[in-house]
Amino acid sequence: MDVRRAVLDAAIEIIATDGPDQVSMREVARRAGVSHQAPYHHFTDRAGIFAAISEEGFRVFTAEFRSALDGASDSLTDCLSAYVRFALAHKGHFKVMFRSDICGVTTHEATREAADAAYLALLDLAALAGNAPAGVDAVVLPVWLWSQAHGLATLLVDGPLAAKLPPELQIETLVDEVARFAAERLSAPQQATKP
Amino acid sequence: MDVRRAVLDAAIEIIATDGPDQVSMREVARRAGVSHQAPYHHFTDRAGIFAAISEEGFRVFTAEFRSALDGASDSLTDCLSAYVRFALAHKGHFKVMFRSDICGVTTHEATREAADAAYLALLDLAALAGNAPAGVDAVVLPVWLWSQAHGLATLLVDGPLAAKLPPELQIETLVDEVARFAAERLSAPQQATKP
DNA sequence: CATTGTTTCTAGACATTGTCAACCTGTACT
DNA sequence: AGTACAGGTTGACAATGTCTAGAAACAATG
Repeated sequence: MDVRRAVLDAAIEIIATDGPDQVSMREVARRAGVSHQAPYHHFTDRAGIFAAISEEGFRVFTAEFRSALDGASDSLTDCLSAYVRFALAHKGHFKVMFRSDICGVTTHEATREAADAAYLALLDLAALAGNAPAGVDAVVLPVWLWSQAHGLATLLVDGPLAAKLPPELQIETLVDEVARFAAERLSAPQQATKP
Repeated sequence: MDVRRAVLDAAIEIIATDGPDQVSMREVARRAGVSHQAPYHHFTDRAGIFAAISEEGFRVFTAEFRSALDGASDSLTDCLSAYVRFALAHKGHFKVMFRSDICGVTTHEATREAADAAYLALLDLAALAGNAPAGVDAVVLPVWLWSQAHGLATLLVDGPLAAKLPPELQIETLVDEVARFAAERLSAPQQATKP
C-alpha cells in the first residue's frame, strides 16, 4: 500500500470538506490505517504535507490552464473558466495553494517552482490577451486578469458567494457567463479604437 | 482594563502576521496579560473570537464601502479601491471574514447580519454601475464586480501577488490603476452604445 | 547462511492546546 | 447583612505535533 498517497488523499479530503485547520497528523494517519508516526517517514512535518499538496495542485493547474490557453477557440474565456473550474474540481488543493501561511512556497523549493510555472502560464495569457493601453503600467493587465479569475474562484470555493446565489442557478453556467462577460469587456475597447 | 478588547486586538494582530491558525486561546490570554481562562468570560470559545472579529470587520467594511459609494467622484473606481484598501488596512479582520470555516457567518447571528449588510452595499454598487446587457443573467454583474475586488484584495493580502510585483511599484498605486482600469472596462461599452 | 545497513513502520514520552469544572472576589441590589 | 452575579483564578483532561528509541522487512555483501 502506498502510505504516502493515502496520507495525501486523506489530507486533501479533510481540507476540501472542513478546511486545512482540521488536518491533523494523527487523523490522516488514522484514515490511512497506519500509526501516528508513519506520515513522518514521507513528510518532514505537517507543513510538509501541505507543501506536497500545494505542489501537486500547481502542477495539475498549470497543465489544465495551458491546455485551455492552447485551445482552438477563445483562449481568454477558456482560461478564466479553466481557472475557476480547477478550483471547484480540486477544492482541497486550491484551499492550500493560496494560503500563504501554509502553502509552502517560501519554504519548499519544489513547491515554489511549481507555483512559478503556474504564474508564467498566467503571464502568457496576459501577453496573448493583448497589451494594455498607453499610460497604464504593464503589470495592470495580468493583475487584473488574475484578480478576476482568482476572485470568482475564491468566492465560490470558500462559500460566501455560493450561499448568496439563487439556488436554481447552475454554478458552472455562471462561471462561463462571467468568464465570457469579462473576456468581452477586455476586448471590446480595443476593437473600438482599431478601425 | 478592557479584557475583551485586549483579547480581540491580540488575536487580530496574530492573524495579520501569522494567520488565523496561529491564534490560540492561551496565547491571546497571555498577550492580554490574563489567565488562560479569562477569554471564556467574553467569548464562548475560539470560534467566538473569530466570529467577533469577523463581525467587527464587516461593520467597518460596510461603513467604508458606503462612504466610497456615496462619494462625489467616480463611485465605481472608488468602491473597488475602497474594497482593496480595507483588506490591506485590516488584514487581520479580512483574513477571517472570508474564511467560511471560521468566519462564523453560519453559526453566529450577529456576524451573519453584518455580512449581509456588507453584501447589500455591494449590490447597491452593482445597481448604480448599470444594468447588464440583454441576454446576460442579472447576477453576472455583481458577481463580476465582487470577483475583481475580492481577487485583487485576496492576492495582495495573502501574499502571492505582492511577491511577484516589481519592488519599486507602490501597491496603492497599483490598486488605484487596476480599479480605474476595471471601471473603464465596465463603462466603456455602455458609453459606446449610448450616442 | 550470517551480518550489515537502509527503509519503513510502531511505541512511548513530552510540552502545548481547547475546554470543562470548581473555586475566589468584588460590586450591586434588596 | 445577605445574596446574586460578572469577571477573574487554578487545576484537570483528552487530543495534538513532534522528538527519541526501537522493531521488522529486505537488499547487498562477506
